[in-house]
Amino acid sequence: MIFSSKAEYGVRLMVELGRQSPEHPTSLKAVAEAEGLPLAYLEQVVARLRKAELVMSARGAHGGYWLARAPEEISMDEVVQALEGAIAPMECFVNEHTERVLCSHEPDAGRGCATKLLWTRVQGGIIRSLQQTTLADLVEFSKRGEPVAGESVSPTTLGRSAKAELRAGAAA
Amino acid sequence: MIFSSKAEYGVRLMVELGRQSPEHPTSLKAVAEAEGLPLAYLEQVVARLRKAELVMSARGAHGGYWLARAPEEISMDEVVQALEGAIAPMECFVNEHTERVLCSHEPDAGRGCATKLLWTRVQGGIIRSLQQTTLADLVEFSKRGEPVAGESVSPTTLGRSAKAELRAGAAA
DNA sequence: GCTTAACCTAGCGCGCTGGTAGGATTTATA
DNA sequence: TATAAATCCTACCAGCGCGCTAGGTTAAGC
Repeated sequence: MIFSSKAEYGVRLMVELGRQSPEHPTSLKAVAEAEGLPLAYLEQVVARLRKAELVMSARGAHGGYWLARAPEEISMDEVVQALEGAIAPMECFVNEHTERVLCSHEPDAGRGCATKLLWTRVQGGIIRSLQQTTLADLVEFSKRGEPVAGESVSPTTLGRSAKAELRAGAAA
Repeated sequence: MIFSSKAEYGVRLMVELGRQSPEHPTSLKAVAEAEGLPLAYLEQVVARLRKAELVMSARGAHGGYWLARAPEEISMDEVVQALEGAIAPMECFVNEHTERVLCSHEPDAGRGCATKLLWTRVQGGIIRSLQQTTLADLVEFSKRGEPVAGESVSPTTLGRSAKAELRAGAAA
Protein backbone atom coordinates (compact mmCIF):
# COMPACT_ATOMS: atom_id res chain seq x y z
CA MET A 1 0.00 0.00 0.00
CA ILE A 2 1.28 3.32 -0.95
CA PHE A 3 -0.97 6.06 0.27
CA SER A 4 -2.71 5.97 3.61
CA SER A 5 -6.38 6.49 4.19
CA LYS A 6 -5.70 10.16 4.85
CA ALA A 7 -5.26 10.56 1.11
CA GLU A 8 -8.42 8.63 0.36
CA TYR A 9 -10.53 10.55 2.87
CA GLY A 10 -9.00 13.88 2.00
CA VAL A 11 -9.52 13.47 -1.72
CA ARG A 12 -13.11 12.43 -1.18
CA LEU A 13 -13.63 15.47 0.99
CA MET A 14 -12.19 17.73 -1.68
CA VAL A 15 -14.42 16.18 -4.32
CA GLU A 16 -17.41 16.62 -2.08
CA LEU A 17 -16.57 20.29 -1.59
CA GLY A 18 -16.05 20.61 -5.32
CA ARG A 19 -19.57 19.37 -5.92
CA GLN A 20 -21.04 22.08 -3.74
CA SER A 21 -21.36 25.68 -4.73
CA PRO A 22 -18.85 27.78 -2.82
CA GLU A 23 -21.62 30.17 -1.77
CA HIS A 24 -22.28 28.62 1.61
CA PRO A 25 -19.82 26.49 3.56
CA THR A 26 -20.31 22.75 3.96
CA SER A 27 -20.03 21.29 7.43
CA LEU A 28 -17.78 18.34 8.08
CA LYS A 29 -20.71 16.50 9.56
CA ALA A 30 -22.48 16.61 6.23
CA VAL A 31 -19.41 15.29 4.43
CA ALA A 32 -18.89 12.55 7.01
CA GLU A 33 -22.45 11.36 6.66
CA ALA A 34 -22.43 11.54 2.88
CA GLU A 35 -19.24 9.51 2.60
CA GLY A 36 -19.66 7.34 5.67
CA LEU A 37 -16.45 8.49 7.32
CA PRO A 38 -15.68 9.11 11.00
CA LEU A 39 -16.21 12.79 11.75
CA ALA A 40 -13.50 13.21 14.38
CA TYR A 41 -10.91 11.71 12.09
CA LEU A 42 -12.02 13.87 9.19
CA GLU A 43 -11.26 16.89 11.34
CA GLN A 44 -7.62 15.92 11.44
CA VAL A 45 -7.59 15.28 7.74
CA VAL A 46 -9.15 18.59 6.81
CA ALA A 47 -6.73 20.40 9.11
CA ARG A 48 -3.94 19.46 6.72
CA LEU A 49 -5.86 20.79 3.77
CA ARG A 50 -6.51 24.03 5.59
CA LYS A 51 -2.85 24.49 6.51
CA ALA A 52 -1.98 23.97 2.86
CA GLU A 53 -4.52 26.66 2.01
CA LEU A 54 -6.50 24.37 -0.22
CA VAL A 55 -9.71 24.88 1.74
CA MET A 56 -11.00 27.75 3.80
CA SER A 57 -13.21 27.58 6.84
CA ALA A 58 -15.74 29.51 8.91
CA ARG A 59 -16.36 28.73 12.54
CA GLY A 60 -19.55 28.80 14.49
CA ALA A 61 -23.07 27.87 13.56
CA HIS A 62 -23.61 27.41 9.83
CA GLY A 63 -19.87 27.36 9.49
CA GLY A 64 -17.96 24.82 7.46
CA TYR A 65 -15.44 24.43 4.69
CA TRP A 66 -15.16 25.42 1.04
CA LEU A 67 -12.52 25.29 -1.64
CA ALA A 68 -9.97 28.09 -1.59
CA ARG A 69 -9.68 27.99 -5.39
CA ALA A 70 -11.66 26.79 -8.36
CA PRO A 71 -11.43 23.01 -8.88
CA GLU A 72 -9.78 23.55 -12.26
CA GLU A 73 -6.88 25.25 -10.57
CA ILE A 74 -6.25 22.61 -7.95
CA SER A 75 -3.93 19.87 -9.15
CA MET A 76 -4.09 16.66 -7.22
CA ASP A 77 -0.41 16.60 -6.44
CA GLU A 78 -0.96 19.58 -4.16
CA VAL A 79 -3.80 17.77 -2.46
CA VAL A 80 -1.99 14.50 -1.98
CA GLN A 81 1.16 16.24 -0.85
CA ALA A 82 -0.79 18.20 1.75
CA LEU A 83 -2.38 15.01 3.02
CA GLU A 84 0.52 12.59 2.89
CA GLY A 85 3.52 14.81 3.18
CA ALA A 86 6.34 14.56 0.68
CA ILE A 87 5.58 12.18 -2.17
CA ALA A 88 8.47 9.77 -2.11
CA PRO A 89 8.84 6.12 -3.01
CA MET A 90 11.46 5.44 -0.35
CA GLU A 91 12.23 6.61 3.14
CA CYS A 92 15.55 8.23 2.33
CA PHE A 93 13.82 10.45 -0.23
CA VAL A 94 11.75 12.28 2.30
CA ASN A 95 14.34 12.82 4.98
CA GLU A 96 17.97 12.83 3.96
CA HIS A 97 19.01 13.09 7.58
CA THR A 98 17.40 9.86 8.66
CA GLU A 99 20.46 7.84 7.79
CA ARG A 100 19.14 4.41 8.53
CA VAL A 101 20.81 1.27 7.25
CA LEU A 102 18.02 1.15 4.74
CA CYS A 103 19.56 3.98 2.82
CA SER A 104 23.16 4.33 1.89
CA HIS A 105 22.66 6.61 -1.08
CA GLU A 106 25.87 8.57 -0.89
CA PRO A 107 25.22 11.94 -2.55
CA ASP A 108 26.74 11.60 -6.03
CA ALA A 109 29.74 9.77 -4.66
CA GLY A 110 31.42 8.62 -7.87
CA ARG A 111 29.72 5.33 -8.60
CA GLY A 112 26.01 5.91 -9.05
CA CYS A 113 23.42 4.50 -6.69
CA ALA A 114 21.30 2.20 -8.79
CA THR A 115 18.24 2.10 -6.60
CA LYS A 116 18.13 5.87 -6.39
CA LEU A 117 17.82 6.04 -10.16
CA LEU A 118 14.90 3.65 -10.03
CA TRP A 119 13.07 5.40 -7.23
CA THR A 120 13.60 8.75 -8.89
CA ARG A 121 11.88 7.49 -12.00
CA VAL A 122 9.03 6.06 -9.98
CA GLN A 123 8.65 9.30 -8.10
CA GLY A 124 8.52 11.13 -11.39
CA GLY A 125 5.82 8.81 -12.64
CA ILE A 126 3.70 9.36 -9.57
CA ILE A 127 4.08 13.10 -9.46
CA ARG A 128 3.40 13.48 -13.16
CA SER A 129 0.17 11.53 -12.99
CA LEU A 130 -0.94 13.56 -9.98
CA GLN A 131 -0.07 16.87 -11.58
CA GLN A 132 -1.95 16.03 -14.73
CA THR A 133 -5.15 15.43 -12.81
CA THR A 134 -7.11 18.37 -11.45
CA LEU A 135 -9.81 18.30 -8.85
CA ALA A 136 -12.20 19.38 -11.58
CA ASP A 137 -11.49 16.11 -13.42
CA LEU A 138 -12.55 14.13 -10.38
CA VAL A 139 -15.59 16.26 -9.66
CA GLU A 140 -16.70 15.91 -13.25
CA PHE A 141 -16.16 12.17 -13.14
CA SER A 142 -18.08 11.79 -9.92
CA LYS A 143 -21.01 13.72 -11.38
CA ARG A 144 -21.38 12.02 -14.72
CA GLY A 145 -19.27 8.92 -14.45
CA GLU A 146 -17.48 10.23 -17.47
CA PRO A 147 -15.79 13.57 -18.24
CA VAL A 148 -17.05 15.76 -21.05
CA ALA A 149 -15.45 14.77 -24.35
CA GLY A 150 -13.25 17.38 -25.96
CA GLU A 151 -12.57 19.11 -22.70
CA SER A 152 -9.08 19.88 -21.53
CA VAL A 153 -8.35 16.38 -20.40
CA SER A 154 -4.83 15.58 -19.21
CA PRO A 155 -2.39 14.55 -21.96
CA THR A 156 -1.98 11.01 -20.63
CA THR A 157 -5.53 10.04 -21.28
CA LEU A 158 -5.14 10.92 -24.96
CA GLY A 159 -8.78 10.78 -25.75
CA ARG A 160 -9.56 7.62 -23.90
CA SER A 161 -12.62 8.08 -21.78
CA ALA A 162 -12.22 7.89 -18.06
CA LYS A 163 -14.34 4.78 -17.94
CA ALA A 164 -12.17 2.98 -20.45
CA GLU A 165 -9.19 4.14 -18.46
CA LEU A 166 -10.63 2.57 -15.35
CA ARG A 167 -11.25 -0.73 -17.05
CA ALA A 168 -7.85 -0.95 -18.70
CA GLY A 169 -5.58 0.89 -16.31
CA ALA A 170 -5.95 -1.38 -13.33
CA ALA A 171 -4.39 -4.34 -15.12
CA ALA A 172 -1.18 -4.84 -13.15
CA MET B 1 6.78 6.10 2.25
CA ILE B 2 5.65 3.91 -0.50
CA PHE B 3 7.83 0.87 -0.84
CA SER B 4 9.25 -1.01 2.10
CA SER B 5 12.86 -1.91 2.63
CA LYS B 6 12.22 -5.27 1.02
CA ALA B 7 12.12 -3.47 -2.30
CA GLU B 8 15.30 -1.54 -1.57
CA TYR B 9 17.21 -4.60 -0.42
CA GLY B 10 15.86 -6.82 -3.16
CA VAL B 11 16.69 -4.39 -5.93
CA ARG B 12 20.20 -3.94 -4.59
CA LEU B 13 20.59 -7.67 -4.49
CA MET B 14 19.45 -7.99 -8.08
CA VAL B 15 21.86 -5.29 -9.18
CA GLU B 16 24.67 -7.02 -7.34
CA LEU B 17 23.86 -10.28 -9.09
CA GLY B 18 23.69 -8.42 -12.37
CA ARG B 19 27.20 -7.14 -11.86
CA GLN B 20 28.54 -10.68 -11.48
CA SER B 21 29.05 -13.08 -14.31
CA PRO B 22 26.43 -15.82 -14.15
CA GLU B 23 29.18 -18.45 -14.42
CA HIS B 24 29.48 -19.12 -10.72
CA PRO B 25 26.82 -18.40 -8.10
CA THR B 26 27.19 -15.56 -5.63
CA SER B 27 26.57 -16.30 -1.98
CA LEU B 28 24.18 -14.20 0.04
CA LYS B 29 26.94 -13.64 2.55
CA ALA B 30 29.00 -11.87 -0.08
CA VAL B 31 26.06 -9.67 -1.07
CA ALA B 32 25.23 -8.89 2.53
CA GLU B 33 28.78 -7.81 3.24
CA ALA B 34 29.11 -5.79 0.05
CA GLU B 35 25.89 -3.89 0.71
CA GLY B 36 25.99 -3.86 4.50
CA LEU B 37 22.68 -5.66 4.91
CA PRO B 38 21.59 -8.23 7.50
CA LEU B 39 22.14 -11.71 6.07
CA ALA B 40 19.21 -13.45 7.76
CA TYR B 41 16.79 -10.85 6.52
CA LEU B 42 18.21 -11.00 3.01
CA GLU B 43 17.34 -14.69 2.99
CA GLN B 44 13.67 -13.83 3.31
CA VAL B 45 13.97 -11.20 0.63
CA VAL B 46 15.70 -13.45 -1.87
CA ALA B 47 13.13 -16.17 -1.24
CA ARG B 48 10.54 -13.94 -2.89
CA LEU B 49 12.75 -13.42 -5.90
CA ARG B 50 13.32 -17.14 -6.18
CA LYS B 51 9.61 -17.94 -6.01
CA ALA B 52 9.05 -15.41 -8.79
CA GLU B 53 11.73 -17.23 -10.80
CA LEU B 54 13.83 -14.12 -11.15
CA VAL B 55 16.87 -15.75 -9.55
CA MET B 56 18.06 -19.32 -9.39
CA SER B 57 19.97 -20.97 -6.60
CA ALA B 58 22.33 -23.79 -5.77
CA ARG B 59 22.59 -25.21 -2.29
CA GLY B 60 25.61 -26.49 -0.43
CA ALA B 61 29.18 -25.30 -0.37
CA HIS B 62 30.03 -22.86 -3.15
CA GLY B 63 26.35 -22.50 -3.73
CA GLY B 64 24.57 -19.20 -4.13
CA TYR B 65 22.30 -17.23 -6.40
CA TRP B 66 22.36 -15.97 -9.97
CA LEU B 67 19.95 -14.26 -12.33
CA ALA B 68 17.49 -16.51 -14.07
CA ARG B 69 17.53 -14.28 -17.15
CA ALA B 70 19.76 -11.65 -18.74
CA PRO B 71 19.48 -8.25 -17.04
CA GLU B 72 18.15 -6.72 -20.25
CA GLU B 73 15.17 -9.02 -20.09
CA ILE B 74 14.23 -8.29 -16.50
CA SER B 75 11.97 -5.29 -16.14
CA MET B 76 11.87 -3.74 -12.73
CA ASP B 77 8.14 -4.03 -12.37
CA GLU B 78 8.55 -7.79 -12.14
CA VAL B 79 11.18 -7.35 -9.46
CA VAL B 80 9.25 -4.87 -7.38
CA GLN B 81 6.06 -6.85 -7.73
CA ALA B 82 7.82 -9.99 -6.51
CA LEU B 83 9.20 -8.12 -3.52
CA GLU B 84 6.26 -5.97 -2.54
CA GLY B 85 3.29 -7.87 -3.82
CA ALA B 86 0.73 -6.16 -6.01
CA ILE B 87 1.69 -2.62 -6.92
CA ALA B 88 -1.24 -0.55 -5.79
CA PRO B 89 -1.65 2.98 -4.52
CA MET B 90 -4.50 2.11 -2.21
CA GLU B 91 -5.56 -0.80 -0.08
CA CYS B 92 -8.74 -1.61 -1.93
CA PHE B 93 -6.73 -2.04 -5.13
CA VAL B 94 -4.82 -5.04 -3.89
CA ASN B 95 -7.64 -6.91 -2.24
CA GLU B 96 -11.13 -6.28 -3.48
CA HIS B 97 -12.54 -8.51 -0.77
CA THR B 98 -11.17 -6.54 2.15
CA GLU B 99 -14.18 -4.31 2.29
CA ARG B 100 -13.05 -1.94 4.96
CA VAL B 101 -14.66 1.44 5.51
CA LEU B 102 -11.65 2.88 3.81
CA CYS B 103 -12.92 1.68 0.49
CA SER B 104 -16.42 2.05 -0.77
CA HIS B 105 -15.60 1.83 -4.46
CA GLU B 106 -18.75 0.22 -5.67
CA PRO B 107 -17.88 -1.71 -8.81
CA ASP B 108 -19.11 0.52 -11.66
CA ALA B 109 -22.23 1.43 -9.74
CA GLY B 110 -23.65 4.17 -11.91
CA ARG B 111 -21.99 7.27 -10.54
CA GLY B 112 -18.23 6.95 -10.90
CA CYS B 113 -15.92 6.74 -7.94
CA ALA B 114 -13.67 9.77 -8.20
CA THR B 115 -10.81 8.54 -6.08
CA LYS B 116 -10.61 5.32 -8.02
CA LEU B 117 -9.97 7.30 -11.17
CA LEU B 118 -7.14 9.12 -9.47
CA TRP B 119 -5.51 6.03 -7.99
CA THR B 120 -5.81 4.23 -11.29
CA ARG B 121 -3.85 6.99 -12.98
CA VAL B 122 -1.22 6.95 -10.24
CA GLN B 123 -0.94 3.20 -10.48
CA GLY B 124 -0.44 3.54 -14.22
CA GLY B 125 2.31 6.08 -13.68
CA ILE B 126 4.13 3.84 -11.26
CA ILE B 127 3.85 0.69 -13.30
CA ARG B 128 4.88 2.46 -16.49
CA SER B 129 8.03 3.87 -14.94
CA LEU B 130 8.89 0.47 -13.50
CA GLN B 131 8.25 -1.35 -16.77
CA GLN B 132 10.38 1.06 -18.73
CA THR B 133 13.39 0.40 -16.52
CA THR B 134 15.29 -2.85 -16.89
CA LEU B 135 17.74 -4.36 -14.48
CA ALA B 136 20.39 -3.75 -17.12
CA ASP B 137 19.76 0.00 -16.85
CA LEU B 138 20.49 -0.10 -13.14
CA VAL B 139 23.52 -2.36 -13.48
CA GLU B 140 24.94 -0.08 -16.13
CA PHE B 141 24.29 2.96 -13.99
CA SER B 142 25.89 1.39 -10.94
CA LYS B 143 28.98 0.55 -12.96
CA ARG B 144 29.62 3.85 -14.67
CA GLY B 145 27.35 6.30 -12.92
CA GLU B 146 25.86 6.96 -16.32
CA PRO B 147 24.35 4.70 -18.98
CA VAL B 148 25.99 4.35 -22.39
CA ALA B 149 24.78 7.06 -24.77
CA GLY B 150 22.77 5.86 -27.74
CA GLU B 151 21.81 2.63 -26.06
CA SER B 152 18.23 1.50 -25.85
CA VAL B 153 17.31 3.77 -22.99
CA SER B 154 13.71 3.81 -21.86
CA PRO B 155 11.48 6.26 -23.76
CA THR B 156 10.84 8.41 -20.70
CA THR B 157 14.41 9.53 -20.41
CA LEU B 158 14.33 10.85 -23.97
CA GLY B 159 18.04 11.39 -24.24
CA ARG B 160 18.53 12.98 -20.88
CA SER B 161 21.41 11.35 -19.08
CA ALA B 162 20.66 9.42 -15.95
CA LYS B 163 22.64 11.86 -13.89
CA ALA B 164 20.64 14.80 -15.14
CA GLU B 165 17.54 12.79 -14.43
CA LEU B 166 18.64 12.29 -10.85
CA ARG B 167 19.27 15.97 -10.34
CA ALA B 168 16.03 17.13 -11.89
CA GLY B 169 13.63 14.31 -11.13
CA ALA B 170 13.63 14.52 -7.36
CA ALA B 171 12.15 17.99 -7.28
CA ALA B 172 8.80 17.38 -5.68
C1' DG C 1 -27.05 31.94 26.33
C1' DC C 2 -28.01 28.01 23.82
C1' DT C 3 -26.67 25.56 19.78
C1' DT C 4 -23.69 24.55 16.13
C1' DA C 5 -19.86 24.34 14.26
C1' DA C 6 -14.49 24.59 13.78
C1' DC C 7 -10.31 23.72 16.25
C1' DC C 8 -6.90 21.41 19.35
C1' DT C 9 -4.34 17.65 21.87
C1' DA C 10 -3.61 13.44 24.08
C1' DG C 11 -3.94 8.76 24.04
C1' DC C 12 -4.64 3.88 22.49
C1' DG C 13 -5.07 -0.78 20.16
C1' DC C 14 -3.74 -3.30 16.39
C1' DG C 15 -1.13 -4.84 12.51
C1' DC C 16 2.74 -4.62 9.84
C1' DT C 17 7.70 -3.91 9.21
C1' DG C 18 12.20 -5.16 10.01
C1' DG C 19 14.53 -7.90 12.06
C1' DT C 20 16.59 -12.22 15.12
C1' DA C 21 16.98 -17.18 16.45
C1' DG C 22 17.55 -21.66 15.62
C1' DG C 23 17.47 -25.07 13.18
C1' DA C 24 17.13 -28.64 8.86
C1' DT C 25 18.84 -29.84 4.42
C1' DT C 26 21.99 -30.06 0.64
C1' DT C 27 26.54 -30.10 -1.53
C1' DA C 28 31.66 -29.55 -2.18
C1' DT C 29 35.92 -30.79 -0.33
C1' DA C 30 39.72 -32.56 2.87
C1' DT D 1 33.12 -39.86 5.76
C1' DA D 2 33.33 -35.87 8.50
C1' DT D 3 33.21 -31.09 8.17
C1' DA D 4 32.25 -26.78 6.42
C1' DA D 5 29.55 -23.79 3.61
C1' DA D 6 25.79 -22.57 1.92
C1' DT D 7 20.53 -22.52 0.96
C1' DC D 8 16.15 -23.14 3.02
C1' DC D 9 12.42 -22.94 6.53
C1' DT D 10 9.64 -21.47 10.57
C1' DA D 11 8.66 -19.17 14.58
C1' DC D 12 9.00 -15.30 17.22
C1' DC D 13 9.50 -10.48 18.78
C1' DA D 14 10.00 -5.35 19.55
C1' DG D 15 8.81 -0.91 17.82
C1' DC D 16 6.11 2.16 15.42
C1' DG D 17 2.86 4.19 12.54
C1' DC D 18 -2.01 4.15 11.24
C1' DG D 19 -6.69 4.77 12.10
C1' DC D 20 -9.46 6.26 15.39
C1' DT D 21 -11.58 7.90 19.91
C1' DA D 22 -12.15 11.12 23.78
C1' DG D 23 -12.70 15.28 25.59
C1' DG D 24 -12.18 19.42 25.54
C1' DT D 25 -11.85 24.98 23.96
C1' DT D 26 -13.13 28.64 21.02
C1' DA D 27 -15.98 31.15 17.82
C1' DA D 28 -20.21 32.51 15.43
C1' DG D 29 -25.35 32.54 14.54
C1' DC D 30 -30.22 32.69 16.39
